[in-house]
Amino acid sequence: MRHTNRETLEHTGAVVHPLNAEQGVGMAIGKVSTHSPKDTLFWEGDPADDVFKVIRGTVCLYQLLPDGRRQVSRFCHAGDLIGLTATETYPYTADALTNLTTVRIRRSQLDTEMEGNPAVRGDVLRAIQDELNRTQNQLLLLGRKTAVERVASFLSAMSEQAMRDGGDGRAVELPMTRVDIADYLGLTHETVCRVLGQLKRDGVVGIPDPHRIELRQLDVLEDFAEGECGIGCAA
Amino acid sequence: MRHTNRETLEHTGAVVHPLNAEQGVGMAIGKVSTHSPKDTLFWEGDPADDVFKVIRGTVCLYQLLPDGRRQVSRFCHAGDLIGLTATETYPYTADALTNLTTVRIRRSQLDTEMEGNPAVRGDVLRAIQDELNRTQNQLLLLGRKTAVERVASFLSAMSEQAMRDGGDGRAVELPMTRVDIADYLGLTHETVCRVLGQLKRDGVVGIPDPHRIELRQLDVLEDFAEGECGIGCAA
DNA sequence: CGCCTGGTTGACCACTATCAAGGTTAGTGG
DNA sequence: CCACTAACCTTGATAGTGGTCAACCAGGCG
Repeated sequence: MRHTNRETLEHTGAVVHPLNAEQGVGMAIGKVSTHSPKDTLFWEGDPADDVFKVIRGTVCLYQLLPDGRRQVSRFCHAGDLIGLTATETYPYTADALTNLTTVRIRRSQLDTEMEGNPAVRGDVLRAIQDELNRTQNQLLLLGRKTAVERVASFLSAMSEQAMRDGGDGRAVELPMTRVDIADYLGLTHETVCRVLGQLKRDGVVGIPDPHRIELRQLDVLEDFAEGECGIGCAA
Repeated sequence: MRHTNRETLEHTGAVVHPLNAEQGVGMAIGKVSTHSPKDTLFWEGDPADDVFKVIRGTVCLYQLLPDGRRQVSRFCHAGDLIGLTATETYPYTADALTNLTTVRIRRSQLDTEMEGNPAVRGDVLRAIQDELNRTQNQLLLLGRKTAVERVASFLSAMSEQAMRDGGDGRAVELPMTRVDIADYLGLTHETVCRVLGQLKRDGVVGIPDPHRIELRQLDVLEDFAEGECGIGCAA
């Protein structure tokens, strides 16, 4: 078990009152579990018997190619549901990035609950539709955006997440490594570093330490993110 | 209205008995609509008041960036549901690629139907989960696969589609243009052409005409698709 | 105190995009 | 019937974005 700066981040950022995250799906039928950084909740290919609801901390979902190339499909934060799939087995691996609290819900029990409880049905349906929407936006990012646009999109999204967690959206804490970010954005960690360095030099962001980014010009980042400034726009 | 080879393709390929495609969602509550190639079913940003079920033909879903860069998120075939979203407006545009028959279902009516009919609920949930799964695989493709791997993945998927439609999976018909394919795979149409040309020269595929591909070595394509042969593997 | 993980930066290069030209086919109008 | 046009497709030459390889730094932990 590691107690590094990730531990700190987890406490200073993303404060979620347990009652909020525990409302809705899994409130009464799940079992609380905790995990340490780098723990794997489940592997791609494991029988998909459980659904997890994140209470506190961050989870990283990813797929691998045989030669080790990795694509992170999502970072999950408090309130997110993990493992909702129609397949027999999980289609991705789920790793804890921080100390993590989840509610683990038996798949079979969730199905029963959904059958009888329209509110749970609605929650689950909305969660999946929301995930699908975000994933489609990620397709646009991976298929058509430049490196700067990808990083700007990521920072904008993290800013929104920070606001949802009660922050002002100007200070963002990154529980994940540069490699995690790169594997999420379809880049290499070197490119992520270079783009962050460029944004810092341009005064768009401040980087007091590698896991803490100040968004000095959020409007500029959002323009970059939407491709508003032309391809390869450097300033 | 155009009557080009697309028209032909639509009749020779993907033969679906109407009763099959009309089973399940929308069977009783929808209204049959027809569209011609290049018709737009709806634009990104339109109020998401209808869900469409494809009965016959192919639909192309895509998002655009302000400068015109396009990402195709999905090609829809007989049986697919289009427009299931939790958002107020459609998050993508839907264009007909061929002559098209759909069942149009009022969103409000589908919601009512789902409330009272567990079978419809199950169909819709499974449809969305299936779409999410495919989309996540597409993330891996766009984020981490090479041009050859992308094209091979696409051809493999089209082969599976052809088998679902009753073919042997060795002959694939492509109702979409090279630009559509490129915008789906995150490439340019020139790169798609070059990769297809290379596969043809290597004897992996035959291309009797631009919209008809013979998959001569499906096993090789599938190995390429999964990245089994190393990056940049040319033979 | 030294190792190991993660981060940063530089030099170089390759994959794929861009730019350009020419070919093919279907539909159109003389 | 046959040029003419407009998409669409294909291939070549060149260039650029981001990848690869490498070196070095910083911090945490054994």
